Formats: sequence, structure tokens, C-alpha cells
Amino acid sequence: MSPRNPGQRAGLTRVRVVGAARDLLAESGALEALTMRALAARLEVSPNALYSHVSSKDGLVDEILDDVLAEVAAPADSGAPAAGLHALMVSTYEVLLAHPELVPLYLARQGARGPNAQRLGDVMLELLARAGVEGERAREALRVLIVYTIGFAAFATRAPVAEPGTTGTQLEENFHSGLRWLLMGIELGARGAGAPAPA
Amino acid sequence: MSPRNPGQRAGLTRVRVVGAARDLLAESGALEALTMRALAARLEVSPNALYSHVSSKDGLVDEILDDVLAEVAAPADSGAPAAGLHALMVSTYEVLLAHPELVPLYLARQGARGPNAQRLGDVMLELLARAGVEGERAREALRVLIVYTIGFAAFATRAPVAEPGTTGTQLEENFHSGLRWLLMGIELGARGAGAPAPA
DNA sequence: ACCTGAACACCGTTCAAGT
DNA sequence: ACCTGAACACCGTTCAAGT
Repeated sequence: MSPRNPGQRAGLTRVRVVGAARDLLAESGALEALTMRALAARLEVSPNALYSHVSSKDGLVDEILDDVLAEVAAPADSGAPAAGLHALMVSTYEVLLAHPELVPLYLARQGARGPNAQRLGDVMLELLARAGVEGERAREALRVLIVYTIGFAAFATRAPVAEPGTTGTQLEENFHSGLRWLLMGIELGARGAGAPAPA
Repeated sequence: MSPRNPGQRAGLTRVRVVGAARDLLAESGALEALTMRALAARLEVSPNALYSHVSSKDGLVDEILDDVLAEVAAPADSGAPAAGLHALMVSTYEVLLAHPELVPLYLARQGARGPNAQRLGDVMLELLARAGVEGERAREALRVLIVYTIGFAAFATRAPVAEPGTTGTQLEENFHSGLRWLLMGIELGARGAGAPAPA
């Protein structure tokens, strides 16, 4: 029945397990498809063998989510900070769109919290500081930009049948203009006295 | 063992089932707590009895999510449209915060799609039209505002231990200022020539 | 029409045992 | 240390049967 007897090894490693999990998600496109048992079947091991390399399913998913953020391109240090922030969020948005099957997981976990997520946050804070936004207002702007980007990626990766008139490029224009609106407001807030007046 | 024999009725109705499901979510605060079997136990029926009143678990959740949106207060027709939009999004935000256990479900399903959600969308489009934003740009603004509001509610309802320095009122200020930034950009875009220039 | 009993086809995870 | 076999404690849902 089984290709191995108890005691024989299957050559599993942590990276092989995580990689197979990513493949499983990418091929099926549905997060329900990522089950420990399906992952074990793909690797031709018994389900409990995975727990020798991964602490739990949640730990596995956390690692996948943070890994993907390594693909986000940090902007050059030279340009204008607002342009850098715009480029950074666009790159994040594009990375999320390139992994549409992961977006619901980012939503459910509300972002990643690993080393790559930390690094991106630091870059954003540097850019904000150069734009004159620091302290509490910088942390505000950081959250607003992250929430906006993940939220928009969620909309963009939703089954397009929901709103038939909306194409992908329209949504991308949409993302850009909303982002410009936000950055304009953030910069105006930095130049003026605190936040803009209520409407 | 069971309080009833086959053929005896338990007095279940659709509204009783949906109400018990909402209670279960509100009391536990965790979406994993909403299982058909736990719901059946709370109602003192066998799990499959629920399927006489509800098509599936997904259908049940959809109904809960749209029901909650009935609590959102539509602004008075008299005031300025930007103020009306601001008030409408704040009311939505507050309703979401009042039901923190539902926010992950709105995220997972990316909003509701029932009659109440439809009604709110129509109100927003009317306000945008009065602000001079129509057609494709109005649909853009609608999506941006919805995404921003649900996304922010997700951040606000996250376990506060994640960022220890952030209090609830700080986050609310945060939501307001980001919303002002957005509305300012939307209005400027309506007055000027299309979207603001890229950063 | 509304409910129960029993079952089907799944989950994540743990425990003991083998090398 | 790494794997299997077996099991535990769950899921959502369906099917047949009872009144």
C-alpha cells in the first residue's frame, strides 16, 4: 500500500513542504484546497509526516505569506518620497495580484507579520520621514496605505463575474487614482497644520 | 436521549436559526465557533434539522452579513454631499466595529451582496452625483470608499495586542483623517480635469 | 413540512511504534 | 530525527424514515 515502511525516510525538508504548499495553492487557486492531507498526498507521505517539518497549518501559512513579500521591489533611494511610496505600494499591489490565491489569506490574517513585512514597513517609514511625516502621523499614514493596498487587491482578485463591466485595467487605474488621492492628502497634511479639516 | 422522536417538531423558523447564529458569533467572538453542529446544539435540534430552514452554511452567513447593514444610518438629503459621504462611511465603520466578530467574514466574502448592501451603494452613488462625480469615476470612488472602510475596520478590530501603542480612539482618528484625505482627492478630481496627476 | 438516526466524505492533530 | 498506522475529536451535508 504505502511506498515506505515505518522508519524509512521520504527526503522531506521544510522548504520542500512550504514549496509544495505554495504550488498547491497556485494550481488550485482556492484556499480550501490547502489541507494538510492534500499536501501530504502531493508529497506522497502520510499526513502526520508534515508535523516533523512544520509546527502547524497556521505556521505553514504564515511562512508562505511572508515569503511572497520578498518579491516586492523597494524603490531607489534617490527620487521624491511620494513617488517612492507610490512605487512601493504599486509593487506590493502587483505582487498581491500575481498571487491572487493568497490575497484572501492576507485578508484573513490581516497582513503578514514576518521579517519581510517588517522590512517593508521600515522602508515606508523612511520615505514618510523624508516627506515630512513622522511620529504618530507616520504610523497613521502607514496603516492607511497598507489597508488601502490589501483591500484593493482583494477587490481586484475577486471573481470578475461579480461586476461584469469592470476590467482588470480599469481596476488598476482605479487603484492608482485612489492611491494618488491618499498620497496627496498625506502630503497636504504634512505641509499644513495636521490633518485636513473635516468635510 | 433526544428530547424528540422523529416526526415531532422543534418550533424552528428561519429567523430563529439566523438569530441563534448571530448570538453564537457575538458570544464567542470567533468565526470558527459558528458551526452547523454547534448551532444545532444551541437550538437543541440535530444538525441536519437546520437544512429545513437554511440552504447551506454559506447562505446562512450571507444573510447575517446583509442583515447587519440595515443598521447603517443613511445621512439626511439636505447637507453637502461630501459631508453625507463622510457620515455614511463613518456610520458603516461604526456598525462594523459594533460587530467585530463579523468583520473577518466581510473580508472573506469581500462585502455583502444582499438588498441592504445594494441600497447603501445606491445612496452613495446619489451623493457622488451631487458632488459632481458620475459614471466611471463614481464607480471608482464607490469602490475606493468601500474598500477603505472595510479594510480599516479589519485593522481596528484586530487583536489590540498586535500593536500595543495603538488605542481605539487613535485608530478612529486615523480612520477619519484617511477618509478626509480620500474625499478631498475625490472632490479635487471632480473639480479639476479627471484624476490628480501622478506623484 | 419538519424533524431524527445514521452515515458519508472529509478536516487538523496526537500518540505510539518502527528504524 | 523522520516516518507510518491508528486513532481522536471534530466538520458540512445527504439520505431514508417517521409523523
